[in-house]
Formats: sequence, C-alpha cells, structure tokens
Amino acid sequence: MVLQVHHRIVTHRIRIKDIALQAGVSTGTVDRVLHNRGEVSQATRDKILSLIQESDYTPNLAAKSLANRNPYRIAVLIPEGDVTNPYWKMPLRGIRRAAREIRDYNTGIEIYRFDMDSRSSFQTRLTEVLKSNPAGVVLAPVFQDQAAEFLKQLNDKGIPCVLIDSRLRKSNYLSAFGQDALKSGFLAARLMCFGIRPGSSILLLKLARPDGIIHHLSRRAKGFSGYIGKCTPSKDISIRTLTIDLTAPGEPAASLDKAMAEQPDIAGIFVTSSRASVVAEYMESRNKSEIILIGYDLTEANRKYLKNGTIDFLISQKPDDQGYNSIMTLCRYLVFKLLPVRIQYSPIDIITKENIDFYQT
Amino acid sequence: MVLQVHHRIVTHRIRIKDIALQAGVSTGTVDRVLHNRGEVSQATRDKILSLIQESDYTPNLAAKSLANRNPYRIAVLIPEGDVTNPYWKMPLRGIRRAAREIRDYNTGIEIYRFDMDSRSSFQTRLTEVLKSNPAGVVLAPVFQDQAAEFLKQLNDKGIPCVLIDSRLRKSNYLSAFGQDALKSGFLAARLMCFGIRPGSSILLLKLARPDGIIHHLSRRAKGFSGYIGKCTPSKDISIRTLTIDLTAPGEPAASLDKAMAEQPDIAGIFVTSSRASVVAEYMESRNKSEIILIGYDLTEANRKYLKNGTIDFLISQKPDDQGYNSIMTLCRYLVFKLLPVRIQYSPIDIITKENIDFYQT
DNA sequence: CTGAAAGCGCTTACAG
DNA sequence: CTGAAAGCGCTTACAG
Repeated sequence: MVLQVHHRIVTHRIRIKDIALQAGVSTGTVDRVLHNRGEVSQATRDKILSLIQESDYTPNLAAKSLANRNPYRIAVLIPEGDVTNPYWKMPLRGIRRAAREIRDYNTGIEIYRFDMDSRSSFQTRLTEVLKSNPAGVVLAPVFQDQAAEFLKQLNDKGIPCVLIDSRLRKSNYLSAFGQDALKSGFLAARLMCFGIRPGSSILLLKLARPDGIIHHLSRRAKGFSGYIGKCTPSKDISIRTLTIDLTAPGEPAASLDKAMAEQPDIAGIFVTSSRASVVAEYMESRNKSEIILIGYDLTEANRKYLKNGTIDFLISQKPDDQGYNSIMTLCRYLVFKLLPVRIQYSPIDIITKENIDFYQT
Repeated sequence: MVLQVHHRIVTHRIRIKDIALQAGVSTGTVDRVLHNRGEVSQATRDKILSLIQESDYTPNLAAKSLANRNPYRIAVLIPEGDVTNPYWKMPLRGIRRAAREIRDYNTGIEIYRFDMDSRSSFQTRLTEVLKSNPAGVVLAPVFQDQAAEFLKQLNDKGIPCVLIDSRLRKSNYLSAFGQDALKSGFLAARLMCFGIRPGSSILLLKLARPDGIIHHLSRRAKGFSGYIGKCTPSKDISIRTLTIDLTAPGEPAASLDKAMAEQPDIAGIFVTSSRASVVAEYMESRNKSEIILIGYDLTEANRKYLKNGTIDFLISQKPDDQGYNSIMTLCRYLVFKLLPVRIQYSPIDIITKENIDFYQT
C-alpha cells in the first residue's frame, strides 16, 4: 500500500519476514546475517545483505526490546552530592529518569557513590563494581589514574563504559560526556567584559577543595583569563586571581574582605565552581550586590541568588541531561547495538533571572 | 526475584498476566478494566482495580506499541519557510525527526503548508485536512479566527489538536507549545541594559510583514520597552521604535540611514523578528558593527552574523524541539493515551558567538 | 459478562 | 548451514 500525500509517502514498514520471503529463506537466517552471528553460507549471506541494502530496512525497536530476554545491569559510579558538593545531585536526577524509561528494555541500574575527597572510597567502589560484573558502566572519572586502570580492566572483560562530566586521554571507552570548559570560560569572560565598566578590576575566584584538583575548573579559569586578556585593551580591565579554601574557618569572608580592601575597584567576580552562592551571601552581607557575579550551575543555593539579582549569570551545562543521556547511550548500545559518537559535548547555557523559569532541567 | 543493591532494588516488572492470575480472571478482562472498555461486572472490576493500585503496575510501552494494530495519521499544518520567513524551517526539522521515530508506533505524518501572508491558502489547507480525517492535528494557528473555527470542527469530530508556536484563547486543544514572548523581551532588554553605555539610545526595530500582525512579535516589543523603562533611571537610556516594511524598495537601508542621522547616539538595536541578519548586513555596510545588536532565532543568516560578531546575542526557543515535541505529544496521546499538560513553554535561550557551537538544535 | 487464541516483529534455543 | 516454533507483554476479534 502506497499512499501519496503532500510531500510525503506513507508505506508499510519492511520487516525481517519480507526480506526472508524475497530471499527464499527463513527469518532466523536473515536475523543471523543481520547480527553477524555467522553460520550462514556466503551465497545466501550476500543475497540477504543486498536485499537489506535496497529495502532500507530498519528494525522495529519496540519488537526488538520486547523480544530481548536477557536483563542488563548498568553500574553507575558517581560522587556523593552534599552541601559542599551540590553539583552531583543534578546528573543523578537525569540518571533516575533514564532508569525509569529503560525498564521497558529490561535494563536496570545500580548506583555506587564515592566520596569526592577520598581516593580510597573511589577505589573501593571500583572494586565492587568490577566484582558485580555489570553489563555496562557509567563512570565519573574523578581520580584519573585509578579510573584509567579501571577502564583497562573493563576493556579486558568486554564491558562498555560511558564517562560522565569529563574525558580521559588515551583510554578506551564507549563515549564521553563533557563540557568544553575552556570555551565556557570564554563565554563567562565575554559576558563580564560586556557589562563591566571600563577601568575596573575583576576577581577570578577559585574555591578549592581539600584534595581536589578538578581539571575542568582550572580550564574554566584559563579560558576566562585568556579572553579578558583580549578585551582589556578597549576597556582597561585588570584581573586578579584568588584561591580560597572554604573549609578553613572564617572563609570566604576573611579572604574576600582582604581582597576588597586592597582593591576597592573590583566590579566583577567570576567563580569557577558551583559555589557562587557563598560569594553572593558574602556580597549581600557587605552590601556589595552591585558587583557583577558570574558562576556555574543551577544549584538550589545559586538559584536563590540568581532570582534576587545578586548573581547576574549562571552558566549551566544541563547536568540532568548529561546523566540521562549517559544511561540512554549505554542502554541503546546494549539493547540495540547502536554505536554512539565518542565525545558528546554538553551545551553551555546562560541563565539569568529572566529566563530561569523556562530553563529545562 | 528481589535483589538488593546499593540504594536500589531490581524486581521483575508486574504484567497484566500477574494481575489476572491474582484476580483469578483472564488477561482480556484485566485489559478491559485497564481501558474502561466496559463489559465487566462491578465485583471483578473493583477487585482488579485494587490489585492494580497495590501493584504499581505500569504497562510495557514496547509491547503496547507492538500490539497496536491501527495506523494513525497526523496532519501537520505549518507555514512555508522561505527567505522572507526562515523561521519555519526549524520546527520542521524536529517534526521530521519525530516522524522517523514514531514509525515504530505505527504512526505517520502528512505535512500541509500554507502561505503565511495568505488567509485563503490557510483556509484551503484547513479544508483539506478536515476532509482527510486525520487521527490528530498539529497546527500553527497563524490566522486566529479561522484557526478557532477549525478547532471547533475538530472538536466535534473528536480529533485532538496540538498548537505550535502560539496559544489560542478560549479554544479547545490538547496542548499548546509556545514561548513567553513578554519575558523574552525582558531578557533582551536586560542584556541590552547590561552592556550599553550610559546616556545612549536604543532602537526597537519592527520588521513588518505585509499582512502579518504576528502576536508574539508585539509582545516581545512590549516586554523590551517595559524593562528598559525600569532600567533607564540608572543608565539614562532613551528608546525609539521604528517599523520597516522590508518588501519596500531600498529598505531597510533608507529608514535606518534616516534614523541614524536623526539620532547619532544609537548604541543598541533590538529586532523583534528573526530577521536581525538584514540589520547586521546594513550595519556592516555602514561600518557600524560596534552597535549592540540583539535579535531572535538561529537562522542560517543570523548564525553567520553572530559568529562574526555583528550580532551580539540571539534569543532562541529551540524551535526544533518544539516541532519534535508537538508530534511526540500527539503520538503519545494517540498510542498510549497519555494526557499532556496544556501549556508547554519553550526555553528562552541566549546564544552568543562563544556558545553557539554547543547549542543543541 | 468472560476466556481462549491469534498476532504485532523480533530473538533464541532446538532440531535437523 | 538452515528452518520451525516458542516467547516477549500487550491488544483484539471471536466464541460462548
């Protein structure tokens, strides 16, 4: 049945059965060549292959997943999310959303969480995951050397792995989700330069974790500084970098008070991490809300200060989607044998008081 | 089989069969109460209903769509997209993407396009669609009175309709996709105020269509003006509105030249439509690229001028997603009986030279 | 009012 | 190397 309507032709889908009929074989044989399960003579194989080419056959995914009997277990290794580390609550939401959807594909997830400040807790979880022998793994490779070793072991066992929120050089993985941290630094700087009054200075704020050298935080800083360097001539902006350990007593107020006293012309602050809220809190306490404040991530705390205007811009990378897509990518690979692209960049979204209510995720 | 692992329990899904077994009836009977197809005694009905409550049964969508035999036809009514109207190419991409996916759900689409400047072409298409008796309709209600009448007729025939790119007061429809145009005008103004130097003026540019009074374009203008009114005190900004008919000979250069001559302190231009590119072209020809230019939509032409810096910001609403979601909403309703929310707001995204490469859609 | 059976398109043992 | 058959969870005539 072919029915012509306005720029579009609706036809019946081609099924395995149709191919089999044309080739004069059974559906089982077509399935064998479709999945390279061997045990087919070269002659019939060629015939079927060419039939498939011509017919633009695409499998019915609903039928595929229904017929698929073996359940898959996906292990997810991500940091715990708490007050000092609010970021990781966000991808987790997406992960749970994906988990609900893939139940129909006979696939479940197991979540393993580690302490972002503890190498040993990371290692403990890695070992547990390896022992549980999952069908696939989603991994936040926070400690890079251990993660690389882990990926090797997964590779030996033929277990596919999707990386979330960073890449890993020279390792073997199915796909990696991440941001272009350098470019996001550019963007922050562009916004800062756009709004700041000429002749003032900017504070680049690194809120350090005890153990953590989070790679993409320094990339953000680098991108920011690099861009400011370019825009300086026209606006005469100076930039100063400050690192504060938030776990130290009296911080960040102590260090910020000192910086402000030394440099009263500070008109903009850029925070490389998701903790801009603690700076906003400080600024409100010192009546300095007119300073331009740019940070990252739509955490609960940041959201509040964006809405009241103390934070001017937040840059976000749809962490929810990142979590969701990491699971879906792995699931599609396991269930449908769909190969993903190797690097999947997150968006670099600009969120303000005005558009936050419409921001999805 | 229940297996406890790190914060998560994996169990076998409950099936209709399980419910039937517990209730001591056949699967057919369970199906009848599940879909309110009547013909079930009150007693067994109550029993099954309570069983379903307790068991948190959710249907296997893969199986559902596989078993679903009747094919659905969705009619899509949208404007033609051409040079003077580049916007409509974008949702169409999403519509086509959705069309590919829903083939597995036994659902196809038919596209009917009309001339945005011609009431009669709209009416012609409406009549055709009505005659073709589709299972559902996706409609861009450009001519509102005719669209309202059309919705009434669909309603009488029990055909569900999803609106795209605007709402319609007091009409009956399944769901509507749209932007909050007023808020997007706020956002544009916020960006403009953030970057513009104090004491200068802004041009609010309406590029009129011959026939078209597109409702959301004037909402954008209203939002923009309203916000500028608020920010004026601190920065002393004046605003001037100009309407240009692009189909008139020598435009937009003639009108813009005149405006610039009268008001040499213009430091920012806001274009309410997707045609900022024609203003960018003008600015380049007059060596005025330093003027802040803010517009809408990631058309090919706009993209070029955003990348080279002539356009500073584009506001986008993920039109691709809007197209995609409108079809998927209708399909889920038809196939799975899933009721959507009535209003689905699009995001109000800010796109710049720095983040455009990572913008999805 | 209710049940038994066939079928959606695919996969997977099993038998030859 | 190949085919026939059963099964995934749901829907849908059909028979009683």
